[in-house]
Amino acid sequence: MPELPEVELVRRHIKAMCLKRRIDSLEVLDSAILDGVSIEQMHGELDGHEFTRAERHGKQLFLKIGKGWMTVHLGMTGNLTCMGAEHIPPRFTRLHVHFLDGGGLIYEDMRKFGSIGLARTLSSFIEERGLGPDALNIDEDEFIDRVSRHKRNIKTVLLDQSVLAGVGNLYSDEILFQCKIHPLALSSSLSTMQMQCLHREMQRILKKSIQVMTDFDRLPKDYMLKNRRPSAHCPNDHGPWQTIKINGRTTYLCPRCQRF
DNA sequence: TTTCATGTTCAGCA
DNA sequence: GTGCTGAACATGAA
Repeated sequence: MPELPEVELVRRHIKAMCLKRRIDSLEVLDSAILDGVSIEQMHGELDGHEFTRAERHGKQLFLKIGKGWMTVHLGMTGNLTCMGAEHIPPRFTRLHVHFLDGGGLIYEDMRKFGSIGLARTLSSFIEERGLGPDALNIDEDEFIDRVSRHKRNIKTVLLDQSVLAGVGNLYSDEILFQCKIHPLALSSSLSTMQMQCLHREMQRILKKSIQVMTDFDRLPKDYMLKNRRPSAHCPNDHGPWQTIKINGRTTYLCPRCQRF
């Protein structure tokens, strides 16, 4: 489910379907997904209230409830869905917010790497977690400043949520592919033009993915994400992909387009 | 049966 | 302090 574009679509879905609906009750089916809060605290903040705003920072979601916020991170397999009264909660539902109108907000998460909690303000939460600027908001100067500060391979830096928030394993591969930069290149050694490319392509790719509703089949034909499979080929030179492990994460690249 | 998975965090080591 | 590697978390799918 979750990198910035996927989370943004969830935010829009919640905003369109879930705001201004009075909450009747809350059902926590697996308290393991609660992060730093008790079931009682969740009841105290949610019961009888309504969500009034849906915001996002990187991969993190925030639903305004009363004077505070419910925080949601989708982890690896999490999803939030608004449902009508007639719908049956899916198999891996971990939390179910029941609205007075009969419908509900469902958090499902097979692997339970996601989490739900409470926060007073967005800025306090972002600071506590050490999250960098949102990948779609960060401007070129700050991007270059923060990325070039590190002496690590560029893929690791793009994935570091404290440098900037929102880019995950799949999109980092796409960004580097579009800029023809090898994922193991040292971040501090990149030229200004390469840094500008990374910033520009990052925002272009994330926006494009949101635009096609993260349906990779609808992405332009020169995108890696359309063809990110062992059996597929680089759309530029039609040669095979190379896969390597960086920080334990599978990394796709074209060794001919992305020279080390 | 084994391997892998769009994320985050932590221990251990150089 | 900086950076890297591997493991852990929980569970289904190929």
